[in-house]
Amino acid sequence: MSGIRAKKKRETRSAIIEAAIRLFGEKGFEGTSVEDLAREAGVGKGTIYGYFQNKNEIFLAFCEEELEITYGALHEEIDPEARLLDRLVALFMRQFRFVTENREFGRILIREMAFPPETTSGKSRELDASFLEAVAKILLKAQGRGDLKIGLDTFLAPVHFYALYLVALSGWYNGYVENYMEVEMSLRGLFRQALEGMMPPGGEITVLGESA
Amino acid sequence: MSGIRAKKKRETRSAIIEAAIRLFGEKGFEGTSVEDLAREAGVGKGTIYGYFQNKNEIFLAFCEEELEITYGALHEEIDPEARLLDRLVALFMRQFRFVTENREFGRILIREMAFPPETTSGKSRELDASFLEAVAKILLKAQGRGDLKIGLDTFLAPVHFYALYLVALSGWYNGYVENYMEVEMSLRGLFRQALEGMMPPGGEITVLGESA
DNA sequence: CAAAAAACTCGACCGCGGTCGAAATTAACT
DNA sequence: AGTTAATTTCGACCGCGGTCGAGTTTTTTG
Repeated sequence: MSGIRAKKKRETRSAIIEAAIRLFGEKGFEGTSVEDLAREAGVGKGTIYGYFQNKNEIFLAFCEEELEITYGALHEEIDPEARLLDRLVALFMRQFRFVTENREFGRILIREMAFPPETTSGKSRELDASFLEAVAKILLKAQGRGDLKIGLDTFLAPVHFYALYLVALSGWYNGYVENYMEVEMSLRGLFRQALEGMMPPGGEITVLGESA
Repeated sequence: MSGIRAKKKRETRSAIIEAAIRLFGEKGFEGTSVEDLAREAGVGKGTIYGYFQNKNEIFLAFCEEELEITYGALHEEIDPEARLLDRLVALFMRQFRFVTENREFGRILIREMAFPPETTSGKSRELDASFLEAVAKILLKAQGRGDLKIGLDTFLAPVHFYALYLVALSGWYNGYVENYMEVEMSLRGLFRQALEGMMPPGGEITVLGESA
């Protein structure tokens, strides 16, 4: 019955995460060995694997600790009077800055979140779900205002912007864009394209291409 | 002067790639150790690192071998009479199928290409550049036909579709979509959204949102 | 051709992430 | 209490990716 066990487990778990916050912050993810973490947390190396499946999961837990604070109130801090495009750019740039604050950190995070291996638990999914919600809120508000079309798919639309954000990140890690100003410009360009569409004025998507 | 050296280098290099094709195909990327590769290629382990910076680069070389054949003629094989949307979907689904044919293969490839570590050479960039070109060709043709607006940014537009493809892949690896039919549906939905835009009929993007 | 310089090869070696079973701790039962 | 069962801890151990420098082979030089 006694909760001694459960309590200790909780304590150990957070001790590991505390250690991760300290050491990842100091020496980075790859610069910190699991043994380092174990020593810092005051447990044996093997013990860590009773709490996390692998090193990446510790990293995700570490991220959660930092991210979930941010996510909830995220969309509220974006000036609600601004134009939709600006709000979206602001939201995503904020996220972008946070994620790339530490280059290595961001790369690992996005890799794990976007293309997780089978072994990773659903943690990553929860993370971007909550972010997508923030986007959805902005879009819904804009829709209420008449700034977005009515039939808009409420699931696909946030995903759409998320996709553009992803590709901007990819550009960052591929060296195509090198500073936040450039990132913001391409993000804005892409978002604008998404909002405006690519069809010619009066064009109809169901029209068959003919002229060969 | 004598090309003995250069020749041998070329031979060794391709011996390694041959070994990679054989072993990665048999036992997968993670199931194949660098020592395995070395043995199969008939060289010492250290030698491999004279030809590739790390194991992932061998993988990229392996991919190139398989991909570049595909890329060049890729867009030509897509029915040029089909509607733009269908052509794009066909092109990207083809790529999608190829990449995810082996799940692990695809994950590593896309991780390395989209979010490469600093140590990776520019190989990954060349790969998606050639793919983006294939997309651009399709778009240009459509533009010539009047199916796309004139002012379309010729760089951003292909990137836009690539982004949607990326997010579809991400959905695949996160388990949101589980078979090719679902992938194709979401891809089509996203592409359609990109083409049509999200604005209400007659809406103007420069309009300020007001109504608070 | 000889000898020095440069380029290349190799496997012992290192540190890491992750495993495993013996030891220790806690819970349950009489 | 004592005894047994269940859980948890731990570090020696394994295989891996990657490094290093001694040794080999090719190229350049005089």
